[in-house]
Amino acid sequence: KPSPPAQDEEENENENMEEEEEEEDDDEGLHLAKRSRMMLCSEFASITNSDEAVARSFLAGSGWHMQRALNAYFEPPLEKREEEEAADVVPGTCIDLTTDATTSNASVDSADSRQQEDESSFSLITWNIDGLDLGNLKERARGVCSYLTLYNPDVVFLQEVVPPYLFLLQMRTSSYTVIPGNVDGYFTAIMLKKSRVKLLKHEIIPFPTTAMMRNLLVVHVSISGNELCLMTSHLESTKNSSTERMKQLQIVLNKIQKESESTTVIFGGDTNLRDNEVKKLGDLPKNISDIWEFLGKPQHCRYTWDTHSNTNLNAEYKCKMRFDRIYFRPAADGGHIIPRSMDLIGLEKLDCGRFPSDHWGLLCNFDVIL
Amino acid sequence: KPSPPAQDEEENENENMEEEEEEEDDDEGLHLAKRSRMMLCSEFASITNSDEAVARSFLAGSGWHMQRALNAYFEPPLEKREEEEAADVVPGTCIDLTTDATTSNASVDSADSRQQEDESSFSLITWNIDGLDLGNLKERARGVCSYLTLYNPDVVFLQEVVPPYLFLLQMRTSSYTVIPGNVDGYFTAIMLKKSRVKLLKHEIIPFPTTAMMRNLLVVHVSISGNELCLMTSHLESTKNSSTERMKQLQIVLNKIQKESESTTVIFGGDTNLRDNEVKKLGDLPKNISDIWEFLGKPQHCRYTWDTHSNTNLNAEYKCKMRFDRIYFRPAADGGHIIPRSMDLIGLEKLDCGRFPSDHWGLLCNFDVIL
DNA sequence: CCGCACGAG
DNA sequence: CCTCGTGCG
Ligand SMILES: [Mg+2]
Ligand SMILES: [Mg+2]
Repeated sequence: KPSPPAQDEEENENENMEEEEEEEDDDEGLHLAKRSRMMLCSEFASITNSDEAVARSFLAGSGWHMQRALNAYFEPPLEKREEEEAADVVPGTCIDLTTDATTSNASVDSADSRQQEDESSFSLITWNIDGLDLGNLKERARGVCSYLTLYNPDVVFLQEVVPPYLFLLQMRTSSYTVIPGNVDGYFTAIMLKKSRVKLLKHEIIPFPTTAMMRNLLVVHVSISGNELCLMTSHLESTKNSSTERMKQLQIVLNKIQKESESTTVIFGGDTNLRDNEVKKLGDLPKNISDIWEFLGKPQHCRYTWDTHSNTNLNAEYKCKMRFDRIYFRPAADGGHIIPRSMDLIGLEKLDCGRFPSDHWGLLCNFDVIL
Repeated sequence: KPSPPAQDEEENENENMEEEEEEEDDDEGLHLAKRSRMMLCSEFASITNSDEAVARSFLAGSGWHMQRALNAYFEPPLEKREEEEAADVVPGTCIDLTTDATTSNASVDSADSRQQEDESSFSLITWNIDGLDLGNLKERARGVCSYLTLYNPDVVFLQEVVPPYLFLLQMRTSSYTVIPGNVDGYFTAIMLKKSRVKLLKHEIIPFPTTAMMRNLLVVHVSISGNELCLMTSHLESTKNSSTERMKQLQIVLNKIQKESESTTVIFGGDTNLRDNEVKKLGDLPKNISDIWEFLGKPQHCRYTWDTHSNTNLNAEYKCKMRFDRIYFRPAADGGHIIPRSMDLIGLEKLDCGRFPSDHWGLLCNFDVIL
């Protein structure tokens, strides 16, 4: 049931509070402060049944006061507002965000981007929507929904979804079946367009050593007569977790290889991968391709996380990474589904002056050979 | 002319001084403090003609007060003591440390370790003697000299020698010719047993981008009629300097390959290498072998730096690394000089309760085919 | 959710 | 001269 604490000005206030506390301590104040942060995180994680990353996020956002952090976690303001708003609409009604007066989509040119509803192509979006950043989260979620309506993809992979965000998604995109990868904390979700994608079964593969509650979400579907296995994940974050992330990637690759040869497998998500990590694992198996590489490494959609173009993090440093990736394992008889193009989405600022997420989304189109 | 500031209790005092200063600063005190440390290091290094690592060591040990750090640098207590002591002995006299009453060598069993003085073998020691740690440095240096007397190697490679240590070496081991790799700061040295090794020429190869004043010291010698090229270095320290270290290793390997085919080349030293760094450079050329690997990776002499067995650093953490390595390139006609055995030395605590260095030394024996 | 510098253990 | 956590830009 969490949604993280507000950012911006509050961070400075938190720092001040922290310093005040430390000044009250004796010589070893710094030691104690550092140790107690770890202790607080453990305690918070066990109370909320969440993980280190969530605990740190809420505690840091509450000046490392346990009670304030717990209040923030168990009383998420976004969810409340969404619930109130939901009470005003007829349950089950599909709200089209493109007609929502509160949504800014004027700057998005929808004339030539809307996908054809034909059987000869298939489209997929993967997007880490940064649900852990509470700032303008509702407006940002509406922005994401606008892009979904605009591009009308057959399948959507989301990462860093939090419960209130999931609730909003389910309210506003009822033409999709939403399969979440977990019930609390933050998690992934797969959205399947009801009119075209038939869900056969789904499974959740745990990452046994994750410190961040990450897992692999798998759905088996059929679409236009093709059998597909779709997978998403949010692999362990940060450079320091390289070893754990590589273990997780190996689990993903093993799972892909275990799928029936008659099935096309598509994995997409926020991999947090660095190229050298893939190389250390001996590169991808021959039959699995990184679609961005398969398409000739198109530069326009290389970096999916870029603090230069994307100001959501207010970062003074400049850094860009290709964190979000899509892998493709063709069915053994080959040729039924072929990657055709890839583009970044979410590049427009919303009315609040922020982007929908600190990640760009990836839109990928495939040709379907009938 | 340096020797670093005292460790232990003084470090805590320094922390206190530092905190006082920062409390006097305004909001940006921490920013200024961090920037000024870099500036202070640059200034210190340029005044003393030393490098960043030495500058940081002295400045941190003097509470980041420039004048105190410069005083500590230019008035090393060890050197003074050594000079006074040297005045009591007849210049040029060889002092045999094994008969020195102040030296603890009772625990070293010299019965079966003393090398045969024959033409059919050749022995070499490489050892980072940690001259940057001033604590008990004189006693530790005597300990090193005891080991040299005990094993009586034909060649010695030393790293982290500081001027007063060099002075002591020259006083106490006059049966060796000592060729230092630099004149100030800390540096490598090659010692050649006068009775057996004839120095032909020596050269110093700079590492153009080192931030730690590192270089490659090369001597050409003849020994029992064999032409040898001997090289030592102390490659850039710390995991973070991996890139620079790999550049330096490449320079070393290039230099080895450029030597005449009729010459046997032996490189030894504190490489600070991680195995994956060697692999990244495409492993060693086929004709160059890592002697430890050549001998079948004997586990008893694998780790030359080990904070579990070696307590000199007072480190609570446990970590062991194979930093010190010996490479061997046979002469083209082959078979004249063959590595036979390798052992760790310096494993005994001295009277002060510390080891001669935080590194173990490596003793390597070769068969000489006449 | 970057890279670097720093201090603690 | 290790690893980790932290704070900064
Ligand atoms: Mg994120
Ligand atoms: Mg050292």
